[in-house]
Amino acid sequence: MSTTSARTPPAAPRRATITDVAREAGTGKTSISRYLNGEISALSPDLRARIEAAIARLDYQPNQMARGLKRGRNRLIGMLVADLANPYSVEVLQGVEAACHALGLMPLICHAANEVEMERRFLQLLTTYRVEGVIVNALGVREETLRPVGGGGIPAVLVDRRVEGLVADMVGLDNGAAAELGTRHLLEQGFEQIWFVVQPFEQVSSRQLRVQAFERTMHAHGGAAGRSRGHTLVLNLAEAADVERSLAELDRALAAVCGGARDTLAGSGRPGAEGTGTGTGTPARVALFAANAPVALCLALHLKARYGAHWQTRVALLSIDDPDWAELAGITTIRQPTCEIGYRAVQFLHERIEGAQTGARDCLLAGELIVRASTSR
Amino acid sequence: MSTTSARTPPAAPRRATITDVAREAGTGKTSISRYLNGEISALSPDLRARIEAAIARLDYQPNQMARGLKRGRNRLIGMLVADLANPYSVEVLQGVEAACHALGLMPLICHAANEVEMERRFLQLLTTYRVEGVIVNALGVREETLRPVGGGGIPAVLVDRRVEGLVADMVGLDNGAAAELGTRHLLEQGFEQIWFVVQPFEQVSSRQLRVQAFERTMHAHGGAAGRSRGHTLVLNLAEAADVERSLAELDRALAAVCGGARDTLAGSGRPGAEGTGTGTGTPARVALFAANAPVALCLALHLKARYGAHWQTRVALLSIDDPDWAELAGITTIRQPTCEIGYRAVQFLHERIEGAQTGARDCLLAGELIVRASTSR
DNA sequence: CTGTTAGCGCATTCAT
DNA sequence: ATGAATGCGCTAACAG
Repeated sequence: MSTTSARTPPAAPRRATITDVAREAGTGKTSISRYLNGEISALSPDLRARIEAAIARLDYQPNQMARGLKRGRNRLIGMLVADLANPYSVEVLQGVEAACHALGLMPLICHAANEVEMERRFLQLLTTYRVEGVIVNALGVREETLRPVGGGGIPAVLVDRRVEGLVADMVGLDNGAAAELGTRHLLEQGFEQIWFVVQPFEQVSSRQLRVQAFERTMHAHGGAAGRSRGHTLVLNLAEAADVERSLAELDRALAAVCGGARDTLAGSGRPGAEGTGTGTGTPARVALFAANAPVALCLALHLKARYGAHWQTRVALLSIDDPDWAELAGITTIRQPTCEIGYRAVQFLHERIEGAQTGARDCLLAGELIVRASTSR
Repeated sequence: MSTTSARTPPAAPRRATITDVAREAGTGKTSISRYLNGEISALSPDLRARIEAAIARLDYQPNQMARGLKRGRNRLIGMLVADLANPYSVEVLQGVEAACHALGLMPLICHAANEVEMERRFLQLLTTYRVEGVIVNALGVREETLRPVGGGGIPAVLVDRRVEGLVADMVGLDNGAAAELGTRHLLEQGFEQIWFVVQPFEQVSSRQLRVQAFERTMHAHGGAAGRSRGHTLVLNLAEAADVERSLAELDRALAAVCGGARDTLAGSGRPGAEGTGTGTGTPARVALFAANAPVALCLALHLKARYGAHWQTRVALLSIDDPDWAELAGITTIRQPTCEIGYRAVQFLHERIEGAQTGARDCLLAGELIVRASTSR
């Protein structure tokens, strides 16, 4: 009823502004501004001292929003992540953060959680906050929001995936080389059948490239026989029903090669002994090549449920991506240089922001094969 | 040399402003502003139509920075995450995002990557961007930046951990109940020895609470014998040397109970068969209780390296947190209601931002025991 | 119903 | 070396 207005944030002790500091230091705002922007050489030692004192006394912190509004740039960049639950993304993020730190940028991290709609909303939101650029791990941005190298919109660099119709910088794994690397490893290990398992391609270019490289390599090295040794399976992780269907198909194929399951499918009373790996028995003759970690996990879980703890004696597993549980499960992986991917992406973006006019650049980084028990004899 | 200035972002096609729209629509800025803020009822249908047209034609998007500057609130909240590599954090994030979406807030996600220095920097940065509140998964914030319920600083709510000397809302797992739940489970399963393994407590209150509850429960249920059955091991994941020392201690204790390692410690030629689980042999007699997922992973990796693939026949593992590989490894876990934690945190914060003046509130959520092969007979 | 005016906090001419 | 004035894009009183 008395002093403060109705629903207003109450004890919100308004922060000191540049004007407050100026008054406190007995000078004009200009000098404060100069001080803040490092033009200290143009200030008398005395004034400078008073300013510092005033700032300390008032615990003054310049308002970035206002600065941004004035200068026209706010040092904000957007980082649009398709799926933070994928360890890959988190690692890339590390790189992004490191680079931002080094360049004085502040990344706004947006998590689309695999929802195209979210992605759209965030992109719009970022625009609204006037970020100076975006680094995008896209889901299905067919947007005009992004800048096609030199065009309108806001500067963008792509990570891992290309987006159709958008000519922009992109940095990611050398998918072709990586998939070939994995395939050759499997071939050399003498597996009779190799299944490449991948999520639906949709807009995700990297998935397509991986499949293509797999098939190309199988063909080249397997000769005509390559056809029968190599198979591709699409696993739509977003749809439980689809997953079930696809896995059933896989099971049938495995049964044909390895014989039936040891544990019954449903409930084998007590789950029985855990186990992962080759080792005692005869080595597995069929290998699964997962296009990324989520797929690998899905496969591993299924195989364990289906064949019991010792599923790895039935089938080998290789995955692109090297999640922390890979070592534990003993599966072979192809590790991406995730941190560097993030770092380079920010570098590219920064150059664009500073006005670089080069054509679209690509930065394809090599993956590293990490052989574990699953695929070695 | 010619038209545009030197290093300025070149083809940066300045975005339309509210003034542009006003001119385009042949009206004043006020009407545009009204339209933007939903005061459409106060606009003639004609004007309204012209405005809509103008906005569409210019692809106008209001500048949030400017709005924020004017109104004094920018709908930004900070989300300070200690460690994104911990799946727990990512899940909490989901909840935070959902809540923010529902409340029209935009979370600035900051990742401290377990570095106290980073945390400090981010907190300062958030302040600088004038976020309306912060939700903090703290490392070591002994800061005055945060608002001690009703005090100065910026409204904050804590997640998972309390910070010393700061009276603020907090939401997280009911650590006492969870640790007791796990301990009792282990006790009921008849393990002869139970080791609670936890990272150094330092500022992290939740770790302390978990240890305390473990010890309390052991004492209460084991009677005098509880002393010899329960042990606590501190594992400093940040220091490789420390980790090694602690694990060695654990190994000695295990050897005393279970006999020596099957595989030699160093390199057992080929890693040998993979395997996780109880099952065939006699059930394990000692159980490890990991205070969180990172610890659990470290333990599992070590045990596998030390005892070979069948390490789970030697020792059982139970962990607070339920990372996605838990099912694969077959370890028992206590799953936290992560999403809800995030959601509630934002709700609390929102209430504070709107001026709620209640004393510090706690929201302790229950964990769910998920029994897997590792600890069941 | 609609337009005018005055700042939000700051960086920048431009004088002094 | 320093300060006064102007305006970034927008909202919120005030008039009409």
